[in-house]
Amino acid sequence: MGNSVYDKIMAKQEEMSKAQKKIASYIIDNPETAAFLTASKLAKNVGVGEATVIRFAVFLGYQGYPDFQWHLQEALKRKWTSAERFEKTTLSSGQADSVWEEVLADDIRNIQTTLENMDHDDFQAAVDAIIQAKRIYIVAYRSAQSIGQFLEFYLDLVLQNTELIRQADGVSEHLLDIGKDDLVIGLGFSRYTKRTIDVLNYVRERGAKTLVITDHIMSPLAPLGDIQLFASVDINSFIDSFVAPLSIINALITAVTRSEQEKVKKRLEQLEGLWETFNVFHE
Amino acid sequence: MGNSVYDKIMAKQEEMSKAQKKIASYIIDNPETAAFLTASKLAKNVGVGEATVIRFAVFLGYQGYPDFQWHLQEALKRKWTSAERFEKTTLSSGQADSVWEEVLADDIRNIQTTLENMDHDDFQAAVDAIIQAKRIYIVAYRSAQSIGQFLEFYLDLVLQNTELIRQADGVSEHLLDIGKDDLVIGLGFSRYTKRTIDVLNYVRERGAKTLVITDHIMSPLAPLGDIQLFASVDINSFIDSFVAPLSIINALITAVTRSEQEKVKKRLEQLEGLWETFNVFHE
DNA sequence: TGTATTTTGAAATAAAAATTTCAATAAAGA
DNA sequence: TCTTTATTGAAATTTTTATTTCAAAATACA
Repeated sequence: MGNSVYDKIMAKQEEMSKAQKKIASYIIDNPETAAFLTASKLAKNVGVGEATVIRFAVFLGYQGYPDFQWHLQEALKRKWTSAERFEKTTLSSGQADSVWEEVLADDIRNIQTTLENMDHDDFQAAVDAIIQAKRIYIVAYRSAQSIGQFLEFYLDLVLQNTELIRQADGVSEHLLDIGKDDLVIGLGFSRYTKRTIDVLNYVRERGAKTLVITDHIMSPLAPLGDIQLFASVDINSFIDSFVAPLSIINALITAVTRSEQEKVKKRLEQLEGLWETFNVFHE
Repeated sequence: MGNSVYDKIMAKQEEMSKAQKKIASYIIDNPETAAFLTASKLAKNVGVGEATVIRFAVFLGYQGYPDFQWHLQEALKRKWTSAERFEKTTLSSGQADSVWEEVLADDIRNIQTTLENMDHDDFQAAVDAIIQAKRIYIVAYRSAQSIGQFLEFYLDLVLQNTELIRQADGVSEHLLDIGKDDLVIGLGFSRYTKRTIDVLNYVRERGAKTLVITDHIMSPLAPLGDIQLFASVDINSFIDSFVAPLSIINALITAVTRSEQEKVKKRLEQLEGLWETFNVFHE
């Protein structure tokens, strides 16, 4: 929409040469530095010739390097004023003047609250339980299924023993032979789906270990977890925000893979070959 | 006590001549402009001679005008990073001493960065496109499918015209009769799945409108979107964090439902009856 | 594989910015 | 008021920065 330097870079990225892409990346990664640099310093930082930098400015449609630099500086000024506005919205609870400012600011607060209430030992216990589990089942229905699927995707990628229970009607056949070496991770928030509670009760009877990620200590899921992790989900909307639970899931996956570095590394190398063969990723 | 340009100006204001006081005032009133000006332009803006500006820089104790200007720029950058990082100071020690502190703090920064870079018009255009679309298709494969599913869940709940393309092999049969009144929302990050790009190219050929949510303006998805929304996904992990994209999705769903209040309210009342009948929720 | 085309950066040149000079002006002190 | 001293800005000079040139290197193409 706009006509900022970044829009121009976006529009022309296809036509860029190798060196030009390097320049573009540097500018995007270091906008607040790049705006102050002379052409020769920018060239030096990026690792290309000075002439290439000037050609890049002209290539994007500017009169020359000074013109290009002026536009970079304008973009930076705009960013600064929006940063100040943001500081106001989050700090002084002032009224946000758009839905997205309001929601994203709420989500920052959700993660902050989650951070403040997180128990160090509980988190470590959760990581240990995941690593030690023979098999892992994830229970998450309705909207929570989305983040359950994310957890399944990566845990199964690195551990190859994880499965999301997808059937909402009747207990999955895979849960029939669940045992005490297995871990069930339950995800449920606010309008707690009845089936999640039923499944957790069932697997506890069978002796499985349970980890629940929920929104409140008064949640009906809380007493069903051997380990509990709590995440805030409040936003000014008719939906709950799963941003904080997802951030906890990021942390769990990261902690697990850091503990199991050797195994994970080997596994990822194998997958890399597979992905290449089947041409899964772009470039 | 800092030793910024402003401290020096403050300390020396007694000794300043008339013209020097004018320069000082201008710099204090327009810090983000002054940092970018050449000596002659600053002189012109203030209404004094060029030489006076250079003498002012030396008077404050700098080597010359470029040195003075560099310090002005540094002060701006510091101001910027402090605005950017103010959340971190709320953390007890500053440096994270556990994985979860590190990841959740990273995710706060991801949302902040996303907030700072969000374009007001682009967001509104996205909301309008969703409301006006006849049918909505969501394209998201591999790990991104999780947040695609979340978007599908709520958009379909309130609009009843949304579908997530699940088949990863071959273009879904539902896309065959896609037309120019339809909207395709593409989600793709970092290791961009080839199929996402293929599908977006296909639907653009068929004349459908496209909205992409991706991580970077250099993303191969960016040029494929009529509207683009960008979300930061950087965390210190082998995975990308979908926290910021999910927060954007929260904002989109919230904005759409606020615009369509009447319809949504009616729809939710109907659903409430349905949920009660089938005893979906606990309590 | 060899040839045409494009891209690149070091060096030369042009342009712009910073600094110094110096005469004019303003302020301070008698 | 007049003299002395400090401050100022236009112009000259110096320094830095941007641009152009051109041969070498990389890439695309046949």
